Amino acid sequence: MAKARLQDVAELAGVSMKTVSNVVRGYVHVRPDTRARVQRAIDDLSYSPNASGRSLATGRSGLLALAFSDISIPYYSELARCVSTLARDRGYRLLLEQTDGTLEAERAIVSASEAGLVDGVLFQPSVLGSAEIAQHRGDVPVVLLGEATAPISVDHVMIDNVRAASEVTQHLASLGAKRIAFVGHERATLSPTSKVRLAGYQQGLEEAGLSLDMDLLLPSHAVSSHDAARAVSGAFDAGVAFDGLVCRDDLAAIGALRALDEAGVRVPDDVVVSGWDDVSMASFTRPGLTTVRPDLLALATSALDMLEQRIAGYDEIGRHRLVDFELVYRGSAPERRVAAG
Amino acid sequence: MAKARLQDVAELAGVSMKTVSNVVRGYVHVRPDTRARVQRAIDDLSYSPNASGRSLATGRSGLLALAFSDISIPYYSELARCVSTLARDRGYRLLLEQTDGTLEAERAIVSASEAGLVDGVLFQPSVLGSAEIAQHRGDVPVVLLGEATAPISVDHVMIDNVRAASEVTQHLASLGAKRIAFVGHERATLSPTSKVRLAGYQQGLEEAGLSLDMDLLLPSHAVSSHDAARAVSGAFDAGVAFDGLVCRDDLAAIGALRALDEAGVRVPDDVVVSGWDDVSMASFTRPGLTTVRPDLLALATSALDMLEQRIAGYDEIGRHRLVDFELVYRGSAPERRVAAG
DNA sequence: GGTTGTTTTTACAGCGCTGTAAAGCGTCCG
DNA sequence: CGGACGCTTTACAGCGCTGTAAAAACAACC
Repeated sequence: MAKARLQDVAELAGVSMKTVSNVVRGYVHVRPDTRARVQRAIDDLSYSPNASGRSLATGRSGLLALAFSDISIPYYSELARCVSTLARDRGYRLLLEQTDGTLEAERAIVSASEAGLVDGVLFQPSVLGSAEIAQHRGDVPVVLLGEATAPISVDHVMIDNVRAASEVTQHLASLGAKRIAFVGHERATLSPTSKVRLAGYQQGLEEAGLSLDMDLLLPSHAVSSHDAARAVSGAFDAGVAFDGLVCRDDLAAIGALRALDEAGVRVPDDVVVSGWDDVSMASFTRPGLTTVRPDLLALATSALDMLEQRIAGYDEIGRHRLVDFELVYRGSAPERRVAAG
Repeated sequence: MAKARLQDVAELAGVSMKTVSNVVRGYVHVRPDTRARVQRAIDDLSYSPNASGRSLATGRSGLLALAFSDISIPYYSELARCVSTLARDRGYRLLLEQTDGTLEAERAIVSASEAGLVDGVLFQPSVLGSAEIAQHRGDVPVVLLGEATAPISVDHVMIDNVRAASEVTQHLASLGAKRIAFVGHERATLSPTSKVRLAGYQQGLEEAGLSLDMDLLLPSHAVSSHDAARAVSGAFDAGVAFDGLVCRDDLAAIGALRALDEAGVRVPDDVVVSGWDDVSMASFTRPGLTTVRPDLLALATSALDMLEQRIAGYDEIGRHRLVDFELVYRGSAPERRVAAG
């Protein structure tokens, strides 16, 4: 009984298929009595429209892909929540694509091996270079999220990472930190994210009148608290002295806090620490985490706006937008230096 | 140039559409030279198959829906990662459906307002009762995840929550806790999750020879660290004495740890604490969180197995499977009581 | 009553693909 | 050399829906 088709409804109601279609889709010019009759037939047959048929006929699926490396990373899951909610308001559902940060999977995202599935793609690349992104098949609209260097041809939204990193670095310096380390970038090839944040870190050091010390770059194996903790305790064991930590992301910062705690270092008294993303956990570390909070809502809104325009046919050069961020001050690097306890 | 169809490829290669289709899908019985010719045509036109057309013709979309309340809750995002990875190995992609724990959205999940979009649904209900789930339209196979009381007609996987809660409660008791509170269930109507865990908590108390004290039930407004922290500090302020906390989930436990820390209570010396889920953050709290770790891989595998069988036509009564869990011991309630510091 | 204009309904093609059934073709064997 | 068999390929219908264009029904007006 599950298989009622438009045709079946039409026959039962004694109208044409198209009229049923019109009723289903809420078309205005249907006489009330016709509409009622059709509706009854729909209910009787418990008809539900077939998405494949519809999308084949219309060329639209109502699906957007959301692609990034790993949904279990809190920043991405919070981003996904935000995008998913906003997308639903606009009548779209989300297809989740995890790339695990592999080149292969990221290539697959932009090469659109399958047409007609999604109407558009929101993509935060981790490793794919702008050159490869640029030659993506124009079949399906793409908007890029995040720090990757985007080709001019493609829409792109991010926050001003360099400025944010510079500001947060200067903030740590303003609290008296002289030897500020950077934690959590990749050991070998830098991700675009690490690259821009490191650039801002360096700029912030300069503005604060501090010099860059390569010993204070503490790379981590992966984006995880675990590896960041190892990096920090490793530096500690190696006798590297520091009194400030700019962490690549909150996950790294959480690992760093843990490592510092185990080493008996007090935060913020001995070392001040900052994170990045303001994931929900950042307010539950002890002390709370001072962090860069991107305006996620603006990011997602802007991205969806541009994507919808592309879907609607907009076909100009790529737009590159910056959205706001703010520094959130918590105990790990308070707004004003508290008297040391 | 984006719009090559099967027909176009067929013409260019001088074969029938069906042969092109066979090549695309890797059908075995195609002569090598034919295959090569077709492949060249595919490349020349940079043809990519249209998913809507295919799924209309085959009745399969290769999509599964994964539905739960909120992807930004770490347990769900870790579950999503796991399911997504396993699903991809089986040739499926994931559609993300957030219900926000609303009745309306959960109804929409099981009522299948749209047919043909997904081949199956994995659904962890938060509020929908088994009665309503039972009368779901049989159009699309559903497998239930988690603690909700599932109708016998529908497949279901979970861990033995009652036993797990009982064990963890007994563990806290074995560490000497006499007044063990439960933190993080809903204030008004209990979610199925809270219900079974509370039941296990009560059972665990009994087995440990402790009695249930209603004052030691500390409900929280929402599933969040924030509200759990408020519940705990509220109890504290109200003069409720406790020396153990069984938390409904890790998020609650993280909030509880924070509240205890602010109140100057030492963990595990003064109060022992347990969480639930073993989210990745659970090993980065200080102290680390003793918690119930469900075998996520087994859960997801089992769920996908059953779903695939349903998709393949299996049509018997619902299967109800339990997967393993284990207690992970960390500092918040160590395996053996350490000498008080 | 005829004319014009508007609203409502319809027939039909076709979106892009695959399943079916059957035809074509080459090979092997008696 | 004919027939049987297995491998390849094809024609065609149809999956369920919507856009188009045009017909039908109705309303308004002279």
